[in-house]
Order: sequence, then structure tokens, then C-alpha cells
Amino acid sequence: MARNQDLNQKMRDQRKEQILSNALALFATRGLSATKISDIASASGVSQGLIYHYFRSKEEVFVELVRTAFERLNNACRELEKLPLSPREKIRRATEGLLHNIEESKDASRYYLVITQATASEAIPEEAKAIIDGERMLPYEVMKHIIEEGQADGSIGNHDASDLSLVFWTSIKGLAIHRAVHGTKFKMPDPEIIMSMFV
Amino acid sequence: MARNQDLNQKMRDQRKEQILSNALALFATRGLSATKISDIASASGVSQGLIYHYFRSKEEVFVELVRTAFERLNNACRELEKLPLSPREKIRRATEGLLHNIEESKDASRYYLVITQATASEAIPEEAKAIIDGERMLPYEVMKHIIEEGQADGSIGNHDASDLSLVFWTSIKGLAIHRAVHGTKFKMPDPEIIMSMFV
DNA sequence: GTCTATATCCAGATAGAC
DNA sequence: GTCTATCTGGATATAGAC
Repeated sequence: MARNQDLNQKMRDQRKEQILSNALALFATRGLSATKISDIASASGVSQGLIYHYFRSKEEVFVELVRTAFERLNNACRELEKLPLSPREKIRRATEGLLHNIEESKDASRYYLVITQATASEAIPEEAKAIIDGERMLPYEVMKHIIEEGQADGSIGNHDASDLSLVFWTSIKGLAIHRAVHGTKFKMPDPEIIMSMFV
Repeated sequence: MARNQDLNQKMRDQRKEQILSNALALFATRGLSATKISDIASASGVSQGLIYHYFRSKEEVFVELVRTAFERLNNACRELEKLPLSPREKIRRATEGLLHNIEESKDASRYYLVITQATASEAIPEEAKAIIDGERMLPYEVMKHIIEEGQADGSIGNHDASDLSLVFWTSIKGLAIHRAVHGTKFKMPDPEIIMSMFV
């Protein structure tokens, strides 16, 4: 009895994951409003109506993806901060990790695109806006903090720490977009280019 | 007679400009498909039907903006290449000019957003895709060329020139998006941060 | 849990009056 | 040149059968 319920729950979760993953690909390449529920359904190989068995609306699917996107990015930032490394090494680790991640995982670069779109667009659900308002600053702040530590110990040059953090993240996001758009036919740049901003 | 025709033509052009400018603001903040013809009309203070007196469709408005965006950016790149300056000075001039432009002109940063959206989205008119295919590489190539010259004369460091050009432009675009989204409440970073990638 | 059929709504585009 | 009224198509979301 309990086993059956577990199994059902598992299948339900799997189907939900499948829908979310296909929706992610579509939202990333077409945006929220140009993506039709029927697109998501046919990409997932199910009928249009079935989507509503798992989600209340198209917007709910989008909100869930935005939430996941920020959760992953911000958790990674918190982990980074705790790493037992020098400030400079933290930044190198982050840069290499991010670029590697963007290169290897289709989903990773797609999540960045969804974050960028969601941040850049006013035409998104209120709930998504609330998530963005609460979450979007954390990566900038963590990076700024690490930079300031590096400047205190002399291992990072004296550009304004907020500026540096901003340019760091805009570069990363720009590369993620590039990768999501142009796929594997473009190779990631040498992380040392990014690192040279911190000299 | 001819004077009247001239005047009419001029008013027609002005109205067209007005519609395009309002459409640019809306496309930049909401994207193509979330922007309604009626939004453009009411932002421009005219009736919905009147838009169709000036454009065949919403997509035609979008295509015209994409065309203008690439025209301006690519012309600026061609001008840059011809400037009687050393490679390093060209890059400094470009960086300062771009950041200043993005900071001062609402339209400039909006055009970048439209370019980015158009490049990143599959849900755009075929005609826009054709423009992008033909135009999008020019800025990367011009910058790559300048970098190679600078590497030949020893004034620019030896990172891969394609990589450097890519990171340069993704940084600029990222900052333009940031500015278009967050408006005047964020200040542009010191151009020297970007310049330090070229050391 | 899944599908088909359908109700409802809304946006793009057109027609015609002024 | 400009507006109002309207047609039409298509997308979201629901209802109900299996």
C-alpha cells in the first residue's frame, strides 16, 4: 500500500521534472510569452490538457523555474564563500567552475538565460518578480565581499569593489547567454581573461 | 504644392519615429511577444488601428528596430576601425564611448536589449533572423582585428584574440542590459576594469 | 493519469466612417 | 490621417470521458 503510494508519487515527480525540463529549454530559447502550453506539452510528449494536471498555469511553471534557478545560483555562492581558500583562489575557483558548468550543462546555461530574461522583463508574473527582488543581489554581494577581502590582503587590485563585482557577473551572464544561443559550436574563453580584471 | 507634400512627409516621418521610439521602450522591457499593438498605440497616444497605417504588422515594427540597432552598432565599429589611433587607444576609446553612450542614452541601452533578445530568441520574424545572421559577427571581428594589431606591436597581452573579443562584447552587452533594466540608479563601472583584460 | 472536446477570451488585423 | 467597430484566429484553461 505505502509502496504503491511511493511509486505513484515518484512517477508524478518524474513527469513533473520532465515537463519542467522541456519548459526550461523552451522558455530559454523563446521567452515566456512566446512559449505556448501546447509547445511544452508536445515537447514532453503529452497532451495539452495534461500540463494542467501538474501545474495551475503556464506562469506557475515559469515561476518554479525561476525559483530553482536562483536557488542553485545563490546556494553555489554561499558555498563559495565558505570554502577554505584565499580570496583570490575563491574567485579563480568560481570563474573556472562557472565557465565549466556553462560549457558542460545545457540546463545550466538555460537557467542563466531564464534569470536574465526574468530580470530584464517586466512581463513576468508578480510572484517571479518577488523572487527576483529577494534573490538577485546575493551573487553581487558575495563577490563584492570576497573582492574586498582580497584588496585588504593586497592580492587583488584597487578597482572599486562594487564595479568589479558587477563586471564579473555581467561577463559571466553574457557568456552563458552566448553559450545557450550558439550551443557547442563556440568554445568557452580562457578563464584567465576574466581573472585579469582582478589584477 | 511641393512644400505641402514635404510637410506631410515630414509629419509622417515624425509620427513613425514616435511609434518606433515607444515600441523600442516596450520591446526592450517586455519583449516582442508580450508587447501588444495596443500597448504601442496607447504609449504613442494614438488609436490601435492607426499603427497599421504606418506598419504592416507588429513584426515589421520589430524588424525595423533590429535593423536600426545593428546599423548603428556596426557603423560605429567601422568608424572605430578607421580612427587614426593606436590599437590600444582604439579599444580605450571604444570602451569609454560605449559606456558613456549606454549611461547617457536610454535609447542606446534599449537597442542593446533588443539586439540581445533578438539574438537569443528563436521566436522572432524570419526577416529579423536574416539581419542578425548577416550583421552579428562584425563587432566581434573588428575587435578581434584591433586586438591582433595590438598584440603584433606588443601593446596588448597574449590572450587568445577571439576569446578577448568575445569577453569584451559580452561584458559591454551585459552592462547595457543592466542599465536598461535598473535605470539611472546604478552607476557605470570605471572603464579601466574592462581595459585591464587587455593587459 | 491521460486524453479529446470545447468554452472563453483576447490580440492581431481589416473595413469603413469622418 | 485618424478613429471606431468588427472579423478572425489562436491560446489558455476547463469539463468530462476513458
